[in-house]
Amino acid sequence: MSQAKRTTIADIARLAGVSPGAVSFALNGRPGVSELTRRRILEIAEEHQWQPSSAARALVGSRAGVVGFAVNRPARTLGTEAFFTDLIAGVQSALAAHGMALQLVVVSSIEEEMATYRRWRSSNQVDGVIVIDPRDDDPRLSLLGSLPLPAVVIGSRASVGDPPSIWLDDEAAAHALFDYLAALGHREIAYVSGPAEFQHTRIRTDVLASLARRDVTGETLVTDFSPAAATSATRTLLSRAARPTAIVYDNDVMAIAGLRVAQEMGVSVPAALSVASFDDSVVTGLVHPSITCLTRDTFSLGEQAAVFLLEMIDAADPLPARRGPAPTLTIRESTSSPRR
Amino acid sequence: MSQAKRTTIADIARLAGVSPGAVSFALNGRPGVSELTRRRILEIAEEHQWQPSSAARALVGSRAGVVGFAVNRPARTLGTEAFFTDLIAGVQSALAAHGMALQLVVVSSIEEEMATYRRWRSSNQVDGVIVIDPRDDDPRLSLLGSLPLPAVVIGSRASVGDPPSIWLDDEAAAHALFDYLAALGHREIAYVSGPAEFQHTRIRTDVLASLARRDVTGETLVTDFSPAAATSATRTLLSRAARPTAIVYDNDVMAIAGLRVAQEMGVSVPAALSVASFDDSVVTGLVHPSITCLTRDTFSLGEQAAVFLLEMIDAADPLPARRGPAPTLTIRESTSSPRR
DNA sequence: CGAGTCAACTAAAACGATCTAGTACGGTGA
DNA sequence: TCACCGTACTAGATCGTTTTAGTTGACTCG
Repeated sequence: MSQAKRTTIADIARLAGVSPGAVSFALNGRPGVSELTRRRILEIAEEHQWQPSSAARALVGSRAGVVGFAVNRPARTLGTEAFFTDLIAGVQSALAAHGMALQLVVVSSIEEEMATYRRWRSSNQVDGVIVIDPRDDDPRLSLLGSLPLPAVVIGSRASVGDPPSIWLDDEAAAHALFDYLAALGHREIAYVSGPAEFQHTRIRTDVLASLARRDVTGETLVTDFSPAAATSATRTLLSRAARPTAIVYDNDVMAIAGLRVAQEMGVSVPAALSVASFDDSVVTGLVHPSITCLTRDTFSLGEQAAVFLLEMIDAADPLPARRGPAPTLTIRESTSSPRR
Repeated sequence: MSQAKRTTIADIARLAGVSPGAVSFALNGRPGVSELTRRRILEIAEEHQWQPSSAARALVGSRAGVVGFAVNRPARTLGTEAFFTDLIAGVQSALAAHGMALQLVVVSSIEEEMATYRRWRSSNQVDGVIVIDPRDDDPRLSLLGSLPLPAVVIGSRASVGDPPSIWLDDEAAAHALFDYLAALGHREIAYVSGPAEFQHTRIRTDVLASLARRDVTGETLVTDFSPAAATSATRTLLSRAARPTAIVYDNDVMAIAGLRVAQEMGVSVPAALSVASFDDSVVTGLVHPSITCLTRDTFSLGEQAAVFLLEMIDAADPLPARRGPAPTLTIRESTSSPRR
């Protein structure tokens, strides 16, 4: 019925007629055994389906085989953020290819997040961590900079003293979208953003403001990312005498909510109003009209972050920041020149 | 700079003037120490912020503090399934409340999934697992039945010999939706389903077929859950001379894709066609027209599954199957009586 | 008063790997 | 022949916890 006892290094040592230490050397490709014995040991290990015990490894302070991801977002919203879920999927995919696992924990404050990192570090539970949503003067980053725990930050710009980052050029991306709308002839553009403490929100706001020199009036409405907030922001905008001719939303769900408001109020999209989103997802291409989006390959961003982290774990020295996949503009039905 | 050495049970034992064993007893609420010493030990542990080393615990064969979740779905689609992501969020939320972590791994076959369970079991990496998508004669379930590894199955019906399940009454749910459409007057209903090997797909197909006695003609079109497949299935259905007056989709994304096809083909929803989905998500309420859905509180399903699993881990004996949150029918704009 | 019981502890093994210090042995050069 | 070196190993400590088998000492009971 029950499984036989697990095969340990000691078993293999006995079978091969060597000491456990020698087996460990052989299995880890370390010098200290002859090529001949190494092969013999490897063969026996293979034959008896030896699997390393990650608990034992973690205990003695070497690899845990796990990458940690502490997410500081309300658990309820985790599922609705396309960015987040795609990211996890991508991370997973790269980790799985290297036989590593992902430890996911939801925390509810920055303090808790930092406590998690400390705990992980001190008990050797994870080999490295992935950090998202960097802020200005982020205490998490200083902590991770001092803790000997490999970390990759997924952010908006190359970091300097902090742990290395995979960064998306949010400024270029914001320009791609806003410049396109300006080129179409829009002169009044509204931006329905997320909370202001996120770097990417600030960058986008700044880029929009900078369009003033092209005679574009930009306005930012801050929300909490929720569809309800997007709905009410859109109602406000469309109720004005002087409506904007284009509204850009921070994510796909808000854009869809905004689109609905326009339809309810009889504002035809794209004839009377162009709509666009900074986040793509399956549904943006399926709604009617489909929504112009900045398409970021979040899945491969996750993959790249994971690969980067694995390299850092191996390297031990800090590696230089790396640029993530470039976002591209996906033009769909929801944008056009404003009617005169 | 770097953190001091971690506080171990031995440190506390020294400070309290007792042996490490006694500290272990005290910390785990086991008999063997007086109430007085227990309190003293607890106090010292608290003061020095002792944290158990999960590696050491896992090594000696007790709790790992981790719950495993092996997902056998293509990583790319993970992020797009609202069901899946909501479920994870719910599981996470309940686990976090108990200080447990979630280990998530993506596998690509049933064999790999089973190998993962064996590995987890033999190296004590997880304390229990959550299993989704049960099939008929599922080898995973027999494996988990024989492996001493607590498991909770999230499925369509109460299981018998297999590991206990949290089950959703899919039959009642399917009736709720199909009966409602029949009551509205629909006599030709199409069901765009997922792959036939899933239990819930089978159950829904059967329920629809059973409506024949109410003069309802039901037809099932099998897809792979992808929006593209839903698009083409819908085109086929709407191109017929005798169209169905209602189409029900297995999930939210497919329903949105179907809705778009109807709009493209000039079939007005709900006047000429009613549309409904077996899966709800944020967007179904935001698109125009909003889509009638069977709303299942997937988040709390995840929570309940996690709580159930934690109880099983504590109990060690198998517990009876448990009924999950009841799905409710959310009527929105996309359904109405068929026009004559 | 002695045997027996019980509570409250201790000592030490166990888990499975890694890693350091040491040893045996063959070969080399003087 | 001896000192010396490098290679290929071994022995044993180590990580932090749990757990089993004792060992005390106080108390009870006949």
